[in-house]
Amino acid sequence: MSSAVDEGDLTAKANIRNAALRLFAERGHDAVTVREIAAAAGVSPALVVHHFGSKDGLRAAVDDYAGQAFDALFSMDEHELAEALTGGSLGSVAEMFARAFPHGSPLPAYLRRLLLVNDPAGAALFGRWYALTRRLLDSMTELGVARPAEDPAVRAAFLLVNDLALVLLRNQVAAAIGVDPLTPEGIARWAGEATAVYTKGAFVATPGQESS
Amino acid sequence: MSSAVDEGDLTAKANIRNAALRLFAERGHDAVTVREIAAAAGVSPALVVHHFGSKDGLRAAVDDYAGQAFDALFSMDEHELAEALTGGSLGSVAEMFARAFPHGSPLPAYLRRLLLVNDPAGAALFGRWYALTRRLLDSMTELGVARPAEDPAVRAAFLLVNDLALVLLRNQVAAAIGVDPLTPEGIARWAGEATAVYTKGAFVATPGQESS
DNA sequence: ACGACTACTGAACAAGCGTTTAGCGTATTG
DNA sequence: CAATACGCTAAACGCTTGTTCAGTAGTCGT
Repeated sequence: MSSAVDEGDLTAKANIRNAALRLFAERGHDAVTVREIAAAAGVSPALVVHHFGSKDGLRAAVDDYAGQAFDALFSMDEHELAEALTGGSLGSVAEMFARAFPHGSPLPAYLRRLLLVNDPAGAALFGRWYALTRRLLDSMTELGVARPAEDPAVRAAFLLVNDLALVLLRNQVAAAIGVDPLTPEGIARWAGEATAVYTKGAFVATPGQESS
Repeated sequence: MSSAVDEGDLTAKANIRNAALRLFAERGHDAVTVREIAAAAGVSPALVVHHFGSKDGLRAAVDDYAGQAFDALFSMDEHELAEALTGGSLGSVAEMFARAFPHGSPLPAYLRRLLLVNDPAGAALFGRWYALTRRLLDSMTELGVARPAEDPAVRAAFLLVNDLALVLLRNQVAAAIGVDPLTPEGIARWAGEATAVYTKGAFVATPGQESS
């Protein structure tokens, strides 16, 4: 009777939202049916509509919930990161991500969907993070921690995109290097190489090579 | 009657495949109906099934077609790249991509779908590219063009993933920096910063900072 | 005690889906 | 000149989808 995973003692509405979040993250919005979500939450399909108006309403609620979770992650770290970077190990979006979300959380996968389906929610999220990255990079340059960039707008995008790529291609990376890069061991190995490349470079400059 | 875009004088089968490729790339497999594909190709829905057996058969054919296009891109460049890197500007996957596919080609977007939907075709593609990247990086290290990595497996993944990220997040990057990074101007700006970071580094090493 | 309200369900609905079927016209083949 | 095969279509089939409807059980304020 109860094939559902009752997450603690949450309300049915919260259970539906959580089930939808996980299923949407795993398989995409279109591939998941209202009946599946209802079954995963242990309720009837009609209750889903009763609480959220429609499947699109549920989708919007999930987008909102996930967006809040992501923003909370970064707003709490704006000061923290500012000193983390002047101090010891330089943090990355991917590192923060892995640390903030416990293993098995559907949120990284949901972020992937948000950024890949070209919906406004994903675009807005990226825009906010890009602005944050630019601000951070400017501060770091002033502090002398970051080398000045010839094209700051592109450099900020370059660094942000590189970090997000790890989240987006997590599964493929895991298959390639044999470790899930969003687990503690994976983070350590990844951060090691990222730090090395970002401080010492990866290639040797060849003569007569300039950006054209 | 002919709302279709007859691409030259191709056969109806090829027209269907091309229409499906474009629609799949734009909106994802599940969000596109057989009727839409048929309408885009200017044929009846039944003909789609007649030629490809089923919608999944069409999807497999499109996957195959796109996979061949991607592999051709890289197999033709294995030698070419080997000398390109020892010589002048160091190429990137994204650069090759942008140069190989004319503006407006659906293939970059289709690659995005392949890599983000966790289907075997995308995983296989990534695996092949990862192997290629590792080989290339080893050669470059031997030649003294690349700095030796402490963790070569991770470094290869890091560099590959960073390149792919530009393709995956193309739209968001375009919105952020104001230029589509897969156009000639965009490539130039992006390559400039990428080269700078990869040769000179982006951050200044701080004392007592080591991986882990 | 009683109506009102909320959480919730089983059954059904119309619409859209992928697919099937029967058949059209036009070639190619013996 | 029949016969077979191919490219192609209109119409319909069965199924699944999101959603609606009518109604049940429990709770709350009066």
